[in-house]
Amino acid sequence: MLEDLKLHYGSVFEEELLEQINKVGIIKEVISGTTLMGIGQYITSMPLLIDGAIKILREDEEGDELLLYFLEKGDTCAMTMSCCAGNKKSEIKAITELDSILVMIPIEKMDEWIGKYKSWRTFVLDSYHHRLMELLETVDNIAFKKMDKRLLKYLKDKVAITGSQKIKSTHQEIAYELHTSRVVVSRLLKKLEQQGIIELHRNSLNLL
DNA sequence: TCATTAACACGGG
DNA sequence: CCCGTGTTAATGA
Repeated sequence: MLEDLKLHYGSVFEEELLEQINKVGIIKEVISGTTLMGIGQYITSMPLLIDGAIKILREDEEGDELLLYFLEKGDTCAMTMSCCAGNKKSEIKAITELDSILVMIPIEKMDEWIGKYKSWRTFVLDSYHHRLMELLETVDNIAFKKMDKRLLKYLKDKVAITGSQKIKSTHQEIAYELHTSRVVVSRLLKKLEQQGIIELHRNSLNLL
């Protein structure tokens, strides 16, 4: 476990902090599609993502979803950090996109380490900034860009996250995450296929 | 003009 | 057959 930590966080944290994480952190392995956090839940510990990917979604009262951004290895959930600070409920939903490995850090350590380790403080602030920037990008996409651009960005993100050209989703699932209807997704995907950007198959598609 | 909803036909597993 | 997919018609923002 210490080796895994060093592999992904060795360049970020000092030796002493890595050992601390190794001591108090709890390794958690989750398969893809697991809901790690729902809206309204209280946060009990802070996750560091060692391997895999997590998607962060916003959800309305009717259960409609909207994809906010993906977390990759080396990332952490900014929402968790702000919630920890004020012991507030979660405002977002987190679902594993791939099989993932997490290290759960008890929230008491958050504060303690911020005072104790410079690298931790930098990491927390950087993560916060990074997530905020991604959120702004998503807002820009929703507010200023057309659905076809959003769809293409979604496909590219997915390919980048999974490391595979093949995307195993139905049109309905994509429509749900982008918060639109399947008709639109089908039509736009068809257009992308005609432009030679993607290949369509049943239950999957390839980005070229 | 473009998204959404409903409805329907096609076809592959 | 069931379900994902492609298309169309009607309606509304």
